[in-house]
Amino acid sequence: MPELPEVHTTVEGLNTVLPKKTITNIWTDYPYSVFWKDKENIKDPKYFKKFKEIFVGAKIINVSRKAKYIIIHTDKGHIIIHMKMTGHLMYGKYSFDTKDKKWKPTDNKSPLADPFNRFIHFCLELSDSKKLVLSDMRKFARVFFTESEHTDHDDIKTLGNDAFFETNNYTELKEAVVNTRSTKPIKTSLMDQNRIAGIGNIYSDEILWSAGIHPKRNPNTITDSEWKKMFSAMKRILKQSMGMGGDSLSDYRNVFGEKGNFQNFHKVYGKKGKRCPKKDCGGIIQRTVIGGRSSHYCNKHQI
DNA sequence: TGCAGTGTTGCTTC
DNA sequence: CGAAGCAACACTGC
Repeated sequence: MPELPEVHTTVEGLNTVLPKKTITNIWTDYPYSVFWKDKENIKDPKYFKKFKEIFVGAKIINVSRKAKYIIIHTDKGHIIIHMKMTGHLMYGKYSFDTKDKKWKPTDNKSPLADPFNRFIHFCLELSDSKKLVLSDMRKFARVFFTESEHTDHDDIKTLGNDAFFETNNYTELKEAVVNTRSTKPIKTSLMDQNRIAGIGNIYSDEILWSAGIHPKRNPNTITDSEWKKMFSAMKRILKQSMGMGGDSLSDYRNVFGEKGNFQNFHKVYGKKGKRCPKKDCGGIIQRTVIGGRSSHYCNKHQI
């Protein structure tokens, strides 16, 4: 479920193990990789061949992120990974059994009991003999690469400011999200990565609950005092979740296979029919669909 | 058994 | 340009 805090947690983990290591091989059974985003088939194996030509032998400098995009910086260029819905990057947790051509957990637990090994579709082999694997059940994840500045990549350059690192006060949030030509509800606008980047379905519901704003509100009607509340809720909630290693409501794991804790602190997401946890509120959490996404809110204090 | 629902995003159509 | 709907894929749960 990677949204900003989960991607942040993944990048923190990668930075403890990847820098100064060399990529010794690259493996895939599902060639995601693309040279540039274009009209061509992104699964064309010719891109993967090119990818290997450039990056086998590359030395990793460090890892950063912009919104939900992970960027592995090397001396040959940048590898850009988006985990989408079910992607997980894990380091040193799996080895490839060349005999029966299957991925096995390195802790010797039963491969049958492992929830991720069946879905490993991409791997960077490193000079410490460990493997960085991408497990991705639904195959929505994407791996891009570029030899130029990563900020020039088509997928990165259209992103709005990062919700945590690049949004510093309520005015910046308001200016990023408000678009007078658009009537999109506030929830949809908060999740529009080209306006403000990093917020997905869970955190948009949690932020709006905390700020007392109905997810269907037209952003143009939101007052400055409400933007202030939304800004501080956004910062506080993202920081809180990063502090607990992200949200493992579904199947998120960090690069060492460990769960986060934020799923235990949801106020609204997935709480349909429950009493609103806001003190003395007495509302009931509703579920509806906004912009095609499942949305949760309190029917009393979110206006 | 069958189908709605799932954290994300891009493309097509209007 | 913008909105809506669907597509990518595979599994879970009602």
